[in-house]
Amino acid sequence: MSKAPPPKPTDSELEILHVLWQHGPATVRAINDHLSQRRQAEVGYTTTLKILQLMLEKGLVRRDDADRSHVYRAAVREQETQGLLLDKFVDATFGGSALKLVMQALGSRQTSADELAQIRRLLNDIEIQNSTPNPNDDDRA
Amino acid sequence: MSKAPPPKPTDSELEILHVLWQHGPATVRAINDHLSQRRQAEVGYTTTLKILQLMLEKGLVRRDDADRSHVYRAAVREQETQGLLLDKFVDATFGGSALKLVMQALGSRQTSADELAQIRRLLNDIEIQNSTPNPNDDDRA
DNA sequence: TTGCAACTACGAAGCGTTTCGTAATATCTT
DNA sequence: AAGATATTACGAAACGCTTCGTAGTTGCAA
Repeated sequence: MSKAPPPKPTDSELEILHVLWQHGPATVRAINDHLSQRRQAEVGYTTTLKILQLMLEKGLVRRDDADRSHVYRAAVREQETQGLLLDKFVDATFGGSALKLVMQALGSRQTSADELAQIRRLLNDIEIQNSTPNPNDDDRA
Repeated sequence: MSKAPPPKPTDSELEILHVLWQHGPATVRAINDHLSQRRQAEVGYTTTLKILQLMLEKGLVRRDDADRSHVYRAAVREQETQGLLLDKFVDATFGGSALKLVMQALGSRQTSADELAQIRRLLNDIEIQNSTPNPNDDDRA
């Protein structure tokens, strides 16, 4: 039995996670300042506080309440969270086909030569990995 | 002044759009049957009806109410809708970087050799297009 | 023609998310 | 010490989405 994994963050929660991923642990005040800057309008302080409290219950963040101003930090990793959200999105929007998603992302969009080169490099890596399987794969958990 | 474009469909609405895109115009009964088959549980008939009525108001579908059983059809194109949703998703989850999205989609996922080849072909097309711009681009709508 | 079955329209409840007001508490300043 | 300021906790309102019950209507069959 393992503990329930953190649920999919909502849009607001994701926005806060971005701040925490980018700037590291922060107080409600600091997070709220970042959010207000990102958006058009000012964000209510207690709104940010409330969301953080809910995120704490959900296990999306942890907090250090040693000081009066509690310090929050992300409890989920950026890549894992993005991967989770991506899975749901691919299922809902592209019927589970990651290929369609990639085609759409690259096709109907301005992509720089540099970015294309990066993708090519990634494709090469993947194909090498596929054609020369690691004989020690059995050891992996 | 142009009419307001159809808004971003919700999850349920998107599910219905998938049915319409795949099978063409259909009655509420037919759509509801498809949905019930897709999901675990049975979907209430009036639930599907209600969502379709809301979609009609939003301009996501049109309907032919000549017969007693109204026939609904998609009023938005699949690619455009997916593109719209993709844009929002990239902004919210990957900070607007389509590259990060593609890397994540290809990186942490099992992708077949055939799919990789298709992506390579697409990359080639894009690069050709970038290096030899069509002088008649102005003619395009 | 009468009654049953299917369909549409509509209202409302339930739920999660977001937002904010208010009260209680702690810290700082003078 | 007293008052001002910042912070936390909590409740609730507002909103959108989803679901369903019910009423009214239409068509079909016996």
